[in-house]
Amino acid sequence: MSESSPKPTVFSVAARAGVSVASVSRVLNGLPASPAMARRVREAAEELRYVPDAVARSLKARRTQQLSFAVADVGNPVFVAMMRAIEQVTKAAGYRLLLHSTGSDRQVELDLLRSLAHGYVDGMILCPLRVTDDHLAVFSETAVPLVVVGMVPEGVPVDNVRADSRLGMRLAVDHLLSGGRTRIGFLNGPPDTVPGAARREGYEAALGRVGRPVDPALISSGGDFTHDEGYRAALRLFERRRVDALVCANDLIAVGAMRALAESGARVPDDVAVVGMDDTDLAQMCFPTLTSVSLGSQARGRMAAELLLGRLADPSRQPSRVTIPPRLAVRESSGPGEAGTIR
Amino acid sequence: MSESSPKPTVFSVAARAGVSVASVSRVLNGLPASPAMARRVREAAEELRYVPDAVARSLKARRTQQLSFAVADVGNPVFVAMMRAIEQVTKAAGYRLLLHSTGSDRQVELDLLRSLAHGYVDGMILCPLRVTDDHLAVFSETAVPLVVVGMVPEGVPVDNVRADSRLGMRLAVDHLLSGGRTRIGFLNGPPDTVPGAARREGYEAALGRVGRPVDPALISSGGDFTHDEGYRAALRLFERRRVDALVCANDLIAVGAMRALAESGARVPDDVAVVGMDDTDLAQMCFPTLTSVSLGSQARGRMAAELLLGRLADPSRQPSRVTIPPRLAVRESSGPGEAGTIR
DNA sequence: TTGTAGGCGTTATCAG
DNA sequence: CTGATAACGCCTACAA
Repeated sequence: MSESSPKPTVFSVAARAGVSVASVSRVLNGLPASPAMARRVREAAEELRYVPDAVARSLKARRTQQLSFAVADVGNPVFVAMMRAIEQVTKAAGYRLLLHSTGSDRQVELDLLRSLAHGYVDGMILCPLRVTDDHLAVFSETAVPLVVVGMVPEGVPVDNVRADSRLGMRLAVDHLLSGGRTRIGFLNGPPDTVPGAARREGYEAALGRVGRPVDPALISSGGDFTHDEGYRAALRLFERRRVDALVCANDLIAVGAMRALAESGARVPDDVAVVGMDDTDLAQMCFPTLTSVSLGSQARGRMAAELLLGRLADPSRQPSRVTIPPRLAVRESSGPGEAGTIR
Repeated sequence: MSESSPKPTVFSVAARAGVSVASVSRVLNGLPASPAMARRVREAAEELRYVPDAVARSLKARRTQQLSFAVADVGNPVFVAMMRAIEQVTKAAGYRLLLHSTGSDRQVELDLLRSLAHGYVDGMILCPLRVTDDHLAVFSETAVPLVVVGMVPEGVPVDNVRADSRLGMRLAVDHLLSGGRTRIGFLNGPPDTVPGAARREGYEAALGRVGRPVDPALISSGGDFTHDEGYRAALRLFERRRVDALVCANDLIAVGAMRALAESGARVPDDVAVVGMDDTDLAQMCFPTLTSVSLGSQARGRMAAELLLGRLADPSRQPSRVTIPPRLAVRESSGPGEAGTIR
């Protein structure tokens, strides 16, 4: 390749400009200096194509200007939406963003949290699908500020952003009830996850609130929050019960369920209304378009990033907990006559 | 909070163990040492909960163990698929992954490439949607190894992974022709992008190859590779021509087109066959399921990561160029009687 | 205003 | 096998 002259440093610039390294640093960082000095330094830096080394600067400053975002599955649309928001906010604040995929593996998450002690980032946003006691223990002794997105038990001193999926389920169920639906099935993801548990509780509470009994046979849980699992969970449910509505733990499951419905000859929304959750792009792209409860993925991402930046600015601040309210987006899949319905 | 004793360093460990910092470093890095020494050091490190500092190590080693992936839009399913693969490969090799979103802005991309001189990563994978002369100039003088995913002109000395979207379009067109379709419309994204231009060429070449004339009125370009633009591009096309098939520049456009078809009363695939490109998850989730040309997003991501790691291991190696072959995934949207069609 | 010198935490070289 | 010491590239008291 080309003859590579050694990478320029403050020393080479200083030598070239005939000044001290201190002056180089000062000029380049905008500290007071005589115009003549400033000019000479700038010229020398220009000629040498000097660029300050980020690692050395980090070592000195004890800050990396890096944050990380750790998530179970990089491909999940909800996380993608959050990531976009986080990327925007952190970039605007001058931070680089690292991405970690944990596969929702408990040990991987714990190791990742502990690895923060290496100091390669200034803070982290974590989205755990399951929160064990080990997690809680580690949360309170992380080496750098941590923001947890998702449910965390009371009293755990960590910045926390959460969705209200219980209320979200209630919005969905109430919407279906007010549309005259009476046999409302529930397609869940893994019930042993934090969101899985919360959504099931929300479903049961929503029915209980209006005095309806909960029929366990109307609930079908899948092994994952995916399209295929939704499809299968729906088929299992149909073997047990006839339904006139389905609430689903997320949009992927809902779309899988709509396929199962189509194959079994049921029309959506005429025979069965369907409501998803997360309000991903998919909801607007599927057919019929999917009524879905937005849990504010973008807002949660933005808020998580802002909390993290806030704590970086003031490390002694009390941990805050923010809940993003859900919002129902009514579309074609949940029957006619509702506000916002298309055609 | 808790009284924070100063962060332990090799010095504190050395003091506690009653040995020199050199010995601490050696033991902790697995270099030869007497068993007694090793034990004392490990105990001291354990007691102090010593963890080596990644930044200091980077400064010394002149490597950050970080790579970055820069992409126009973090939300694009194709990039998400690539990212997953990249994340896997690089993590397995002991690297952390940074994520940059360029918004496909030329200046942002160029600035990002130049910022590599700060040395905050050891290498970068870039997916530019448009490649200008400025890009080419910068490509050959980046401060760290670069892998470009996408078309790059001949002779540019940079590691390069590309899809063959020309051949991909041919697979799509041939498939439709062999299904007896004769009026094949083409819904493109922005024609001034690298993939946009390549797909248009591929469409025209595929028709030309079998002696069919290209009717410009059968081509409709959108302002973006999105669902909404696909929908609109389809409506514009329908105003001009009747078609019995549509090839689309990606899956999002294809799904948008299917909506337009549904609204205009056309049945898929009976009246109009539809083929998408990229073979994203969406293709299996939409209704009817979408025949799509896989451009090997995952494979491209994996290959890009491997090329980068390879160059990191041997910086003097000749730049390689790898083309990932396309593959047609036949599903419901492209008509009956084809291999792989469901039901 | 400018220069000298020390240190951020680590690894590696060189004697002992 | 082990210990003292010099970098890595930068910033910043402190001194001049």
